[in-house]
Amino acid sequence: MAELETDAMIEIKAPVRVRFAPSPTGYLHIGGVRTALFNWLFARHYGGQFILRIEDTDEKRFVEGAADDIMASLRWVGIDWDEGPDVGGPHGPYVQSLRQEQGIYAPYVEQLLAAGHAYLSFTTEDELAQMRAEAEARGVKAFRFRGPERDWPLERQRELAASGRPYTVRLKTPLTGETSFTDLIRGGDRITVQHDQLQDIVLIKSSGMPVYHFAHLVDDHLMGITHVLRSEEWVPSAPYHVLLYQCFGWEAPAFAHVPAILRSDGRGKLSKRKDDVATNRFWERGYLPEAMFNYLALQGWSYDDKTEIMSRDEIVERFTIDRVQASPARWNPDKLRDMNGIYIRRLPVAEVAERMLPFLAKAGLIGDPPSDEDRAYVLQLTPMVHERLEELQQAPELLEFFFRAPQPGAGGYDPALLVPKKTEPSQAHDWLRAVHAALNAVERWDAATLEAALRELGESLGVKPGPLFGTVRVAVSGRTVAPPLFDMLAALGRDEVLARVATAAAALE
RNA sequence: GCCCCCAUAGUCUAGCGGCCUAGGACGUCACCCUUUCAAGGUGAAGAUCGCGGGUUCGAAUCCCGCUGGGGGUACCA
Repeated sequence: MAELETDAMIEIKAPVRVRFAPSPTGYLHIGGVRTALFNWLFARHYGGQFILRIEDTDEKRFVEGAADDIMASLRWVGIDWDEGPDVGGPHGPYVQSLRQEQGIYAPYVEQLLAAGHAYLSFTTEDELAQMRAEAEARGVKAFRFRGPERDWPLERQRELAASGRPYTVRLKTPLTGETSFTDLIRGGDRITVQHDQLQDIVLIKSSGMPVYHFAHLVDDHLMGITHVLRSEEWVPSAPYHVLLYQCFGWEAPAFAHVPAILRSDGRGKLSKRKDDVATNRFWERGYLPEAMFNYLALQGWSYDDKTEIMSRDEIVERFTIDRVQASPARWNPDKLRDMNGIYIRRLPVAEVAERMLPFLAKAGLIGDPPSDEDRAYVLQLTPMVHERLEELQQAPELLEFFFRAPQPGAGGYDPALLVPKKTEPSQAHDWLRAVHAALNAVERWDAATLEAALRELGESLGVKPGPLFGTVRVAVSGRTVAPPLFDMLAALGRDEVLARVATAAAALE
């Protein structure tokens, strides 16, 4: 099934294996989900595998429970993985700290050391910081650290290490020449970096823990990763990775640096300070995972000049790397909202009702868990708010008055709202009395009958439907903006409606 | 500072040398529908395709420079 697909100079060799490798330092922000999604789409489109790997080599920033939270976020939008920490796989474990414990990285460090591609560096963090500060004070344009030990014989490095001096392992980067690589998204042009711009990066910290640059690369190789799709912030460090592959004598995977997502307001990358981007916040607010999936797919990728609403399957079928663009996307909450509304409207009524339940329960409008009567009532109300919903969290606000009678006056609605323009309060009062009588006399309590009755009443009173219905709307809902009046009356029931109309009339006396 | 990447309306994006008097969407505004609000429909405003040079019969599309934006510059990922 693995076909060779050729799109605009881009050849994808199957079978592909890609991965998403988050570090558990907190919740997964929505940009991370987008990067994971692109990897997932790429794998699914080409019939390959998608692997999840937890990169927890930063002991300082590790957050307990973050990995579970990240996995929950991914699952929420519908991203699953073929191999990963929880599901296992032939290349496990899929957590780097565990891999470190098993000694997986050690031989590769030795390999580099033995080949003279890396060395033990005894310069401490503090010393380095001081050197940087001094260099800056002297006006050095760019401080590129290369440890003096890079030229020592390995035995001398090892002797010093054996004496108990703490050390890191650094990559011995070439001093001259250049390294270049191609990026699938940046149109085949090679990205080139001069070696004098590099420095001897740390591969293994003094704690013995590997650093990202080293661990991810060894793991990618061991796990057979064929394509690395990652955020564009990694472009500058890609030369180090290319160099490392060369040092190991391994074939490097193809790189595709996906565009960053920029903040909706102002400048810069998406950040939790300026944007509400914690993934779990979106389900709290009532975003549908299918809408999020669709929106996120469009952050940096497009299908054509007009198609935006696409199903999961359609996106998988259409997703190709040549249609991922190089320029950054910008987070657009309005667009997401709009799209969520579209997805909500496409849902069957019963489904919307079901999805609103938790929000109504949380607001205390129905039981938690909801009773059968609660469910039935919500189902009855749903058509009235269905197309008015852009976020499920709006449901309680929109439906509140169905569960709690609005009260005129302090703490409730302003009785003045009952009085249309160019109308005296006494007139509105009389209308309400007449409405009360008319509704009381209605034989069948359904929307059509109620509408006929009130239209007739309006004619006999010589009042236009607009003002009359407006007054009734406020009396019944406590607000000027509400779902269609007669559906509301029908759902509320005769007793409740009569009571509210009477209360409103009394408020105008 | 240095290095790298990017550049079509307020925003997202189509466009890969002639089909572009630049298409679609969000947002904005108007009208229609209408008991309010939505939804839906119709339409409008909004881009000298960042600027300046080239290449070409012809450039939003290719090249160079500039400017602007973003990213990187950690014993973080």
